[in-house]
This record gives sequence, structure tokens and C-alpha cells, in this order.
Amino acid sequence: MRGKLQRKVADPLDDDLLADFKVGVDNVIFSVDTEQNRLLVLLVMRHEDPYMGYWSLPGTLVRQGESLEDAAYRVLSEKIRVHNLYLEQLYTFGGPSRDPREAKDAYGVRYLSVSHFALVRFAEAELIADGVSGIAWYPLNRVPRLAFDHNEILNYGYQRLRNKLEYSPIAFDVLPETFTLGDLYQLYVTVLGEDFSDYSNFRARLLKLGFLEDTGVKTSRGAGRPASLYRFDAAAFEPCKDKPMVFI
Amino acid sequence: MRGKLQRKVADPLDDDLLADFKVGVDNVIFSVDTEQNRLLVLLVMRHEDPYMGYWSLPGTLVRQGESLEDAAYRVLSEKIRVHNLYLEQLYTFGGPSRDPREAKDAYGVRYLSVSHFALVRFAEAELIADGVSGIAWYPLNRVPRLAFDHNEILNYGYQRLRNKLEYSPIAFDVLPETFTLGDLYQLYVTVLGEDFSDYSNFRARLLKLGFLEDTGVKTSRGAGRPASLYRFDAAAFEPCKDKPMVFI
DNA sequence: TTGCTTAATGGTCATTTTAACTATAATTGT
DNA sequence: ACAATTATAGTTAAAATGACCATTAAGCAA
Repeated sequence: MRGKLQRKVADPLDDDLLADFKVGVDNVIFSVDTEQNRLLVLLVMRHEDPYMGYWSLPGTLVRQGESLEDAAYRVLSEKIRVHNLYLEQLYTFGGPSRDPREAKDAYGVRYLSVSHFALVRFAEAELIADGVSGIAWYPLNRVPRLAFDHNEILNYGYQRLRNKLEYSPIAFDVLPETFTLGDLYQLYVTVLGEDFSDYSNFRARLLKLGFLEDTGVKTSRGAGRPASLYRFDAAAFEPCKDKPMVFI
Repeated sequence: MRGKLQRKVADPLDDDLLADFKVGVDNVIFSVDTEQNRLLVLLVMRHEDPYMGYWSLPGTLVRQGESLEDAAYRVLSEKIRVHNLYLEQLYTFGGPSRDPREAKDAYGVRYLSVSHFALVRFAEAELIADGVSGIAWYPLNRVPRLAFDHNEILNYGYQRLRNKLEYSPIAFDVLPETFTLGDLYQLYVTVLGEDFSDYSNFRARLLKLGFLEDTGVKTSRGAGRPASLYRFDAAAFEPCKDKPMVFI
């Protein structure tokens, strides 16, 4: 009986039906330019077919012995030198014929993309230009038609960004180490839209939560009363970790 | 220059590094026994190596020309005959050596699992027993050591269940077509724990939201005043779709 | 200097929501 | 008839929300 069951595993009739996959990792890497209040996404120019000459999300195929997350970190570190970084898995796009290479391939190899979502601090992120061309921060509202199904992936990532911004402290992974409450507010406005909350109420609310530490340092950027620089106090946030934290 | 770039694609040195994958789909299928107030997960007994004799999440390998979602639906329909069904992608587990078959394989084929999260109505779900043995609803707190990394996947699914229960109307995908407010409350209690809310306040809150339609029919289950049967009014819920809906 | 503009900060206050209770109604079982 | 049980329907103090207003401290131009 044992032999019979084991034979089932190796049954070539079953096995021939199965698809063989190459697995890619594509990263939706967001950042925010606090100076210009712009939400940015990192794109790279493709120099290879398919989709040569198109912009795309930075991605790579997963190597032997490499975890998905490792692959995601590898792409990222090939494109950016960065100190602080937030990264999590986003979604897996795997319908057949999402990659034209499938058609060419005699074996019918499928291409699957395990997309990831990343946040970096704009000021601390140094782009690594390999050659002259082909890597840039794009304002989200000016992103062109991308390679593959990358527009769809980007959209999914943007949704995740909006959700996480409301329910978790990822804002502090995008902002510099110290920031004004105005910076924080502007970040929420540029991502969520004008009318998500009154500035004054937003301030009161966040200060009450108790994990924003006033450094005492004041900034003066042009006209107006100078603002205090704040720092995110991760230790003080711990207790709030599981509580709902809705800013909207 | 074009030739040089294209050569890069076909470069065998690059290609040899890449891992070849078989892609599996594993489903975390939850249901709730309203009678006994138990949260259930569907498990199947493995009759093949590896992990022969272990319980596991129902899964399959993705076939040629089949989308991930299709594969997920296929496993499900092989195990259950069900009328109503909620299904969404959960997470992709893809570290190397999560499947012992990788070691045996000369080519170093990797096994990756795109897990899915599903909800079915207990009363309407008819298990399909292929052969005598090997498919059962397990109360979540009595799940044994599962095959592969399926305990981890199950945990991830349970987290998702708890989150979705707070922020979206998935409760009505698990409950029968009509249900009492007590049933609804018990569901929340069994999944989220005793102390998430007072019953009276829970009632008031949900009725105020306006998408629970009183059918007028009364049920009498043993002692006590008979309860009204309610129905989820999907049309009335539409406007609430994007609003936060926290019951906690 | 003086006055105007700008932005940060620190409130007020009516309304709504929450959370902890209490009271009443309609059944079953003795 | 009466207790036990469960559904339903309040009440009420405390907290949170949202729309405002007032003050402070800077830059800038006459």
C-alpha cells in the first residue's frame, strides 16, 4: 500500500500538467519629498526585451537558495543606498500570460511576481545609477504606462500605503529622523487628500497619543513662527501597537 | 548596443543562478459552527510523502494555463460542495527548504506556496470524502502539528480573519443567510474573545449601521424570548464600504 | 520701527460616540 | 403561577470628534 501511494507522487501523467515557474520579485518603493510635498515611486528603465524602453518597477528573478525577501532586499540594494528601510510582502501576481516571455518559451515556463512594498527616506536614499540612464523617482501622478502588469501592482501598492498610513506608524519610515508636525500633516495630506482632517485636530490627536517626542529644537523655514522638531518614540508606541489608530 | 543588451537576457551564466519553482496553492478555509460556537478550519490527511500521515491545509500544485485563483478554487471544489464562498489571496511563503522535496530534487526545484484565505457556511458546506479517510473540520484550538509550514500559514490566516472581522462584513459569509443578533455576537466572541464588546452595545451599534434587515421571522431556541432573524443587506452596505467599521 | 503676512501653537465648545449599566418583554420548564 | 432564561430597549457619565477661534513668533516691506 505504501508503494502504491508513493508511486502517485512520481506519476508522470500528473507531473506533466504542472506548470514550471520562474519567480520574480517586484518592488513598489515609495518615498516622499517633504520639500515639494510629492509622493514618489522608484522606477527603472528596462534595457532588455520584453518591454525594452519602458519604465518598470525594480525587480529581479529569485536565485537558487535565495528567499523571496532576500531577493527583494537585493534589488533594492542594487538600486539605492539607504539607511532606514521598511519592507513587506504585497501580493503575488501570477495569472498565465502576464509575461510575454511565457509565450516564447518552449516549455511554457510561467512567470510569477511576488510584489513587495517598501518605504525609504528621500533625503537618505542615494540612487545608484548603473551606467548613465534608467533610474528615477517619479511623482505618483506622472507615472507612465509601465512594463508588464506593473501599473496594476503599483496601484495595489498605493492602496496598501493609504491603508497603512491610517492604521500604523509607517509615516515615520518615510519622514526624516526629526520632523515638524507640519511635515507630518503634509505627508498625510499628499497621500490621503486634502480633506482627511483639520490640521489643529490632527496635531492635538497625535500629541495626545504620546509617542511624539519634542526635541526642543526649533526650525525656521521662511516666514512664520518656527516649528518644533519632533521624533518618533518607538518605545512609547509599543503599547499602542494593537490598538486601532485611525487618523481619518 | 542593442545586441549587447539583448545578449544579457540569454546569458547562461545569469540563468544558471535562477531557481526553478513549482508553485503550490494552500487554502486556509474557515467556518463556524453556530450551534456549538466553534471556529473550524478544514484539514486534509496526506496520503503521500512527504509528510505522509500528517494533516495539512488543502492544497495543490498549479497547472499549466491555470491562474493562482483558479487553482485555489479547484482545491476547494475538490474538497467541498459549497454554495456561498469568500476567497482571497493571503500570503506567499517561499523560503528555500520549506519543502523537503527540494532536497531530493537534482535540479534544486523550489516549492513555493501562495496561500489563500476562504470562508464557507458550515451548514451549506458538504465535505467530499474521497475514499474513506482524510478530510475534516478541526476546531482551531485542537489543530495538531501540520505538514510543511502549514501551522505558520494557518496562524497567518487566523490573524487575517480577526482583522477582517473588525473592518469588513465577512461575518455574513460565514453565518447562514438569516441569523439572530445573538448568533452574530457569538461569532465575534468566538473569534475575537470574550471581552471585545458588551452585547447590548454591539446590538445598538450594528442596528444603527443600517444594513441589517429584520425579516420579521422569530426563532425560539429553548428558553428565553424568541429572537428576530436578520439578513445582511448588501445594497444598504455599499455606502459604508470605505468607512472604517470597528466593532472592538 | 511699525505694520502686514505667514505659519505654529493652544485652546473653546457643541455634537457624537463610547462603555458601563439598568429595565422590560417574551418565551420555557417546574 | 413563578422562576429562569434570553432578547430587546433604553439611560447616563465620560470620552472623542469636528468645526472653529485666539495667541505667538517669526519674515518682510514701507
